[in-house]
Amino acid sequence: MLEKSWLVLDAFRPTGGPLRLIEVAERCQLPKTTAYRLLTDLTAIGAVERRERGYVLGRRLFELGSTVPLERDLRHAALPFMHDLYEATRETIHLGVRDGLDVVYVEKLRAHESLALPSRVGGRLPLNCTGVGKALLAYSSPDLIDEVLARPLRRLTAHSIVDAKRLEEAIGQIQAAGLAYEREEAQIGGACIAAPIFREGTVVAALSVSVPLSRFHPTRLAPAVKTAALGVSRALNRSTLR
Amino acid sequence: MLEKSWLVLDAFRPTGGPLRLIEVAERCQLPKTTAYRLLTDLTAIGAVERRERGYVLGRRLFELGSTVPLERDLRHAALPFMHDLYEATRETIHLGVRDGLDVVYVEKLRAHESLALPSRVGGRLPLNCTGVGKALLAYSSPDLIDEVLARPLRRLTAHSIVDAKRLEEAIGQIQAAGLAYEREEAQIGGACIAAPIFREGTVVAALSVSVPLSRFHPTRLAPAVKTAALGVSRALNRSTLR
DNA sequence: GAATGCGTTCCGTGACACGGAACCCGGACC
DNA sequence: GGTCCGGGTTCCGTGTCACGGAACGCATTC
Repeated sequence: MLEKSWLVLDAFRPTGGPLRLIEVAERCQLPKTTAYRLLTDLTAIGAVERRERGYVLGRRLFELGSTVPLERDLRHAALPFMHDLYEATRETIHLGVRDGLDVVYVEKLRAHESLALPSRVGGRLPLNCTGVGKALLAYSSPDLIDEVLARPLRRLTAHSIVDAKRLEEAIGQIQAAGLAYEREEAQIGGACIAAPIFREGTVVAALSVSVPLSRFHPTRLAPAVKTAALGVSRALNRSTLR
Repeated sequence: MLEKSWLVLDAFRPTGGPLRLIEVAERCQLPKTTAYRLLTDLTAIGAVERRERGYVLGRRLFELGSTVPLERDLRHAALPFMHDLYEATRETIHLGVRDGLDVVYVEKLRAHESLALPSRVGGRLPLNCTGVGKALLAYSSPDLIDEVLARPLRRLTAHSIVDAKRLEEAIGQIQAAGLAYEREEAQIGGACIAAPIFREGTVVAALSVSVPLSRFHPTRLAPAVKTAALGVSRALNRSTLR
């Protein structure tokens, strides 16, 4: 029951947006009677809402999701620095954390005329395909790095690093530079510089600047990203984040 | 079962954690065996996570919450304008919607040296106590205004408007000015200017600038807030928000 | 070593989740 | 009008699994 209800909620991903009863039923592989009851119950709870044409995820979910401590505290600490970085660069800024073998985006400041990146707040992408992901990976435990290298690597574009050997090299370079560079690995026409954020010596997040390839000037962007990440690390360690 | 599990999740508000088993049990008025099972199940799902000392809300909740369509689309439309406003003022910016008799904050850009405001993304405050809330209220249906006026008004500070008569006056002034002013009604030492955001003729949100009283210059802030809100309204009406 | 407080396991009972069947309703088609 | 069709809703008998009292484990405290 509990588990099935979350199956239903997951059926709404990634759009959150309107699904008919039937669609939910078949996405979840549930008999429509059951899907109906679950949706009705979830509606009563406020976890989903009815629209003229189907169901959408509900506000109560938004409220609860916003109070998840890790993400909330991290955002709180990072946002001012992300704004600074945005002002300095006027480009799209990302903040992400690692979850399993994915990066989950926690915050995103979108530039006015930015390209359509595959990232979304609350969305996940493979670690090896994005700047934030690679920065997180390069400073993760050797065990995790090994696990990622051992598995087949997913790709987002033709430029995504899907060769374990090349990824290992890239990780070495990131560790040496303290920054992760990414060119068209997540989105054709886009590039990115990312820097890790530490708390008590371990990576907890990473932030990045994403720019159209035509405006990609590493020497200008790199110091800004680095100081921003450093600022967040300091803010985190100062506060009593749990 | 389903309902009880959401009772448990709500027990974590407003902080999101960490709570001990016992605390959850008594907040929910559930026998501890039941609370234990629910927490265990929810942990398996990813909706809560274990920490050394108790349980916290889990990342899966954050991910799901981020995909709730209404809030996501509103944020998407509003963020660029909020950034503009932030740059122009370098003060804390809020975006909120109404839910029942509360304002729910959807986005918040925090200035570096801002005072500790009671607002949180995903948090709720009484409509009558904040700039965003008053702006939303003043442009709501007469029925809703009457309902708010009829009920006992909550307060956040000694300056909060808790007298129905005075609130009605304030609403009139807001409607006349197209802006809501707020001085120390939400937080001692803080003031705020808020403006409503419309979609197809009805208020759907409001945004505000919050400043320490010492820096409160209405004549400078008011036009900036107004243009930002107007910009968001226009962006909303242009897009096919559902 | 008794007591206390919290977390965990066990287990018998009964409520209620489950889902097949049947029904309703509006629209499309003839 | 009649018929069909696809989605949504209601009904209800069956069997399961959620429920929660009891009892135990295990620190910590006095």
